Amino acid sequence: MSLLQEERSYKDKKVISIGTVSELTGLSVRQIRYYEERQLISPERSSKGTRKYSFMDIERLMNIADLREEGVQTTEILKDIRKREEKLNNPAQLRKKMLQGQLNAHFQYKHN
Amino acid sequence: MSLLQEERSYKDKKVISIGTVSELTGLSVRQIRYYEERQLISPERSSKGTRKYSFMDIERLMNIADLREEGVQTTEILKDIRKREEKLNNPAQLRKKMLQGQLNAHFQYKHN
DNA sequence: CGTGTAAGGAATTCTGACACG
DNA sequence: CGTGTAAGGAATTCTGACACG
Repeated sequence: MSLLQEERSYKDKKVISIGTVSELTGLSVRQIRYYEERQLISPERSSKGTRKYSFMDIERLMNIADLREEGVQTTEILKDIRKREEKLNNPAQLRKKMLQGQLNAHFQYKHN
Repeated sequence: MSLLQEERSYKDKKVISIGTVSELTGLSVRQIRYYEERQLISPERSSKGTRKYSFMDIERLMNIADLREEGVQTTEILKDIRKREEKLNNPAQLRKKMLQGQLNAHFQYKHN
């Protein structure tokens, strides 16, 4: 596994509990749960039912917080998110991602 | 900030609570606290005093678990860790790290 | 619509200590 | 030495609901 792939898994791994997310984002626990209800984020659940978030979720929440401050409603934010994810999976973007992966593999091999 | 540096911050950021670390490593909470007492790991404390670990800590704990299974004592493991960290900070390694950083910055700029 | 709060219960975490070996 | 456990207390998290607006 290349270094970059390994690092990416850190970003996506859901291991952070809601209190820590609250500290990191400045959002209240209530707000974080509400944004989940509106499907703006989807934490996992631990074996005992507590919510677990990733760094990716935290970034998304900070983005959400900014938009909310501008007065954007959660419904609109949801649309924005869907749009961005669509864009991220179009063919041109996928080609860029593959190229980046190859470059990284190459240079990790040569210099690490 | 380059992608690689950003990812690294995920690996080092102390945000995971001890119960999650226990699940992820298979070690008991008691064991994890004991390894801290022996200075094999150094979690941070949240505002309310709970321990917070990074992905880096988790990797180290898995390494520790392997060595303990082989019967290696914590004192020996501590020496191993000190040795490895020394090696990681010698001049040759630092040069490699800087080169890798430059390569990443270059290719992130060109292709992302 | 978005967020605060009180309610009741369950699970977590902390420390210092005793046990075993 | 390394780890389990019971003890007591403090803080966390969960859900469903009422409040305000």
